[in-house]
Amino acid sequence: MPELPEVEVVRRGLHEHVTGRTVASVEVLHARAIRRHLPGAADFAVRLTGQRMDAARRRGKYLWVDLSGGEAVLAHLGMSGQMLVQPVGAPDEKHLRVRVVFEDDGPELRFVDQRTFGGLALDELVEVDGTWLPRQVSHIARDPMDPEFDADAAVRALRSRKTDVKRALLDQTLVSGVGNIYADESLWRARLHGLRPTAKLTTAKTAELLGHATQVMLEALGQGGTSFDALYVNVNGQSGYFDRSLAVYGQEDRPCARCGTAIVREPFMNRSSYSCPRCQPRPRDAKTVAR
DNA sequence: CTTATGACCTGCAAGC
DNA sequence: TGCTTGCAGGTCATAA
Repeated sequence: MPELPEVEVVRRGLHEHVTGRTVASVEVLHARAIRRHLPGAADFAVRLTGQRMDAARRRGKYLWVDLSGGEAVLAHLGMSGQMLVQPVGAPDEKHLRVRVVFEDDGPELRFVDQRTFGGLALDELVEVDGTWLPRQVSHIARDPMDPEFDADAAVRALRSRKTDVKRALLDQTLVSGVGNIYADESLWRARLHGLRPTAKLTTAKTAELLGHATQVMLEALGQGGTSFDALYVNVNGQSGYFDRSLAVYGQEDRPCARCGTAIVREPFMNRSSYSCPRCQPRPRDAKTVAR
């Protein structure tokens, strides 16, 4: 569910609310939420307890909080994960998976996740290309908000992938942070159909597309992210409102803002792609999708 | 090595 | 009303 802007909103909230606080206790209510912490729930709770939380960081859709002991607590929100800062004693959310209580008796940190695709883990930091990252994040490419993001290198990586442009854009090892919403929005801005093969895109067009992806994510961040329902919220439970600014995602049958043609939805990898059939013509050799 | 395809979950809305 | 089907912001292991 959450893409770079939504995860960044959560990161900022965490940075504000947990930095400098020491963990008093940890409760894991659903084992699947810490499945990427291989030593298990008990180990997760014991090792996190007593640690002070420092800076909250992010790469792509992963976020983590540095711990005083030198490790980090890593989080991925998956499709439906939330990090909430809630007063002690507030009623448990239906899908509460992990609770972190602090020594200062202030608000607790809760990981809530309906679909359990997300999760938390304790991970060691490793240095990759001059940046310290949790080991589980070491394969994720820099995202466009990273000060050391190399746009030229990212364009080269995208073009070298032998696939369709939307698949490349969603590949987190080439450029991170872009998901289904912002992929469709940037393809619309670039007037490209997602099934266009990367091999036939010029360097300039690919750079333009990447620029649109960066821009649309910045705009979404300025609006607090995109949410269609209560599944995406910031640490205080509030929704962003970039959904009002979406040009194509979820806009089936509504008129294209550029040409008025009805936006179409097409199946894509067990999900959907939205595009303007006039501004973003399908490549002729694209396989027609059944159903 | 690269690339494509399901599997992993719960809940909601639409259609019959 | 109740059942079934399809769909949802993502990633990963596995297969080819």
